[in-house]
Amino acid sequence: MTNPEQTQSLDFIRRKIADDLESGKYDRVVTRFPPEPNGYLHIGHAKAIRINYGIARDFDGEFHLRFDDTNPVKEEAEFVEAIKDDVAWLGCDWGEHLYFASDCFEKMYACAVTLIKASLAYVDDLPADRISADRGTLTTPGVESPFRRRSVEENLELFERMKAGEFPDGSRVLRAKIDMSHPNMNMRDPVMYRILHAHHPHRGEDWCIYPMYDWAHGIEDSIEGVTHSLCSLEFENHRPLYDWFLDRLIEHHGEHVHKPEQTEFARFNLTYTVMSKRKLRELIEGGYVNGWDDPRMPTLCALRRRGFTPEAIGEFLDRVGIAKFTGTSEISLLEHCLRRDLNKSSPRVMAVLRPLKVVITNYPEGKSEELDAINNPEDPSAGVRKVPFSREIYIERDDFMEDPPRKFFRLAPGREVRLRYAYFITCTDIVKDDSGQPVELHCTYDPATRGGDAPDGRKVKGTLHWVSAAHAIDAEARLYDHLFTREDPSDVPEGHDWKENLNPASLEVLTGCRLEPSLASVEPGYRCQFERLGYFCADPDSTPGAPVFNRTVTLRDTWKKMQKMQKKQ
RNA sequence: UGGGGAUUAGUGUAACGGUAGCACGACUGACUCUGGAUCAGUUAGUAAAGGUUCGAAUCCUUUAUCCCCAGCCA
Repeated sequence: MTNPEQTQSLDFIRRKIADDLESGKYDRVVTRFPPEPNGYLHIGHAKAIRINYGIARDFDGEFHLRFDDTNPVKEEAEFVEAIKDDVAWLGCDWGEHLYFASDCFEKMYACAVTLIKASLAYVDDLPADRISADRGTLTTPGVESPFRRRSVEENLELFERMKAGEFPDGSRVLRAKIDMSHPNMNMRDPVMYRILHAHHPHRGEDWCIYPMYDWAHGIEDSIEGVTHSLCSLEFENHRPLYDWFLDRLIEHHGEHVHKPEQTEFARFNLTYTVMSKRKLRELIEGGYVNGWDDPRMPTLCALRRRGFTPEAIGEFLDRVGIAKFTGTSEISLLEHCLRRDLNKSSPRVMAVLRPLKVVITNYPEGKSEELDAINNPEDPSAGVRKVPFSREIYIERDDFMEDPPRKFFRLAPGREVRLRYAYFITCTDIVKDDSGQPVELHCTYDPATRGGDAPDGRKVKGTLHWVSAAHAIDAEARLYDHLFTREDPSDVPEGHDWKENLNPASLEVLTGCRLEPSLASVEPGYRCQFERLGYFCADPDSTPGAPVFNRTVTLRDTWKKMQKMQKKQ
């Protein structure tokens, strides 16, 4: 943050941090991303990661990755590794700062004892439903528990026995003693500890009482030296409690207690998808998608598999910005960032998804030659490669029309087009099947146009990609489209289900695709552009000799857009 | 009839009492051996009503709409 011009348009959090630094409130910046290891991360989480990591980076601070593992019944060790993979993939480096909330359990316990001794916490024997009922409602105050006035000694002893495992699950809790008629429900004697005789993925059987989020989170932040505890808007109501716990500890806990500060920002929604864990799970369990890494999902593992780059996601998130309004970002912005990144980095290659055979009747039988193709017009250093050409080739079925409409610049009877990097060809004959569908075209070529330029200066309107039939590799392509047909999938009439908005064409699997031979042995994760079609990425389902490509995103396609417009009219 | 937040072009986000700007989208056009990319241009906004002020998106009042909160989840 040394560039003064940037201070003109800092987001509200960075501005506040800059102020805190200037006023001396804090002398450094420490942020953290605190996921609960109970599921896979999606692009919404990526925003929180990006904000926390980006701010630490911009202010030369520290970024911590901390697993908020305070609920053993919901958490699994498997998710810890998956989350680490995703955060690292995004390029957010936590360095040495990998933490587990559960490593603080001893200190949290000691802090709880402090509050009990200060008569600010008590053991409550009421059952859960009674505690819930006694909490009151949004508009009516709660009533105090009969156990609220227990002596410090009794509370100390009971809490000790809770920890020792003497009581069954649910039989008692430790609650903070605040105010049962507080207008903020979170302040009505919130539960600090519950009894859970469960195996903890990180702590094993060490504990049978587990801290609640509100109690644990501030202590974790404090212990790690977090300065700015950034979280999403729904925790705004929890901030008074966050502060209350920390302030009471500062008063009563003896040793110095560091006080971080919580600031909330808005999550975001993305058009044409859903982000809630519940809905994502429903899609999987209902078989609408094939798991958490199905490339149609908004999860990070899915986006990775589909071919998204962390750079594109990062740029998207930066452009979405930070504010306190929960809006809906357009997926077209994400796609824009993706194409921008992929355009400059992806090698170009020719692939025919829906092949139509073309026989070049005046090209010598048995002959083949190698033509020069540019690997990436956006990056001269990517060099050139050789592409084989022969008498029989495949072109895209969509690139031929027997009876073309106006503005169709591709191949048609009697029309001349360019084969990219090869020759001009002219269509002379159509071979059709019984139903009248073209199954093969006969064309002639002009040997003088080798390489794609006509020495006489004549122009063609269209350039087609192609693959030599004899040299082609067979492949599968998976074409993805938006998961839902509506911008807001939850926008359904009364009595209808949001899943009715699922896009039936969100996945189209194409087999028998023909690729140029340079793609013979690519590793899963390999990204390239199929010229004129889109960006593709080799899927882990690929096997030697049988590659599978995911379409990451199409190229912008003005011809398809024109067709759509015409259909509408 | 409780408390806490929010509201600027279609979307997201700036402007912090002094010219309402940027990006994406959409639409035109130019160029092109990818109907890609690139380039040029057009489009469109301060939720409403009052008030303070020389001057208001910004400060005040009222209204409207939306989001969050009654887990021993996070």
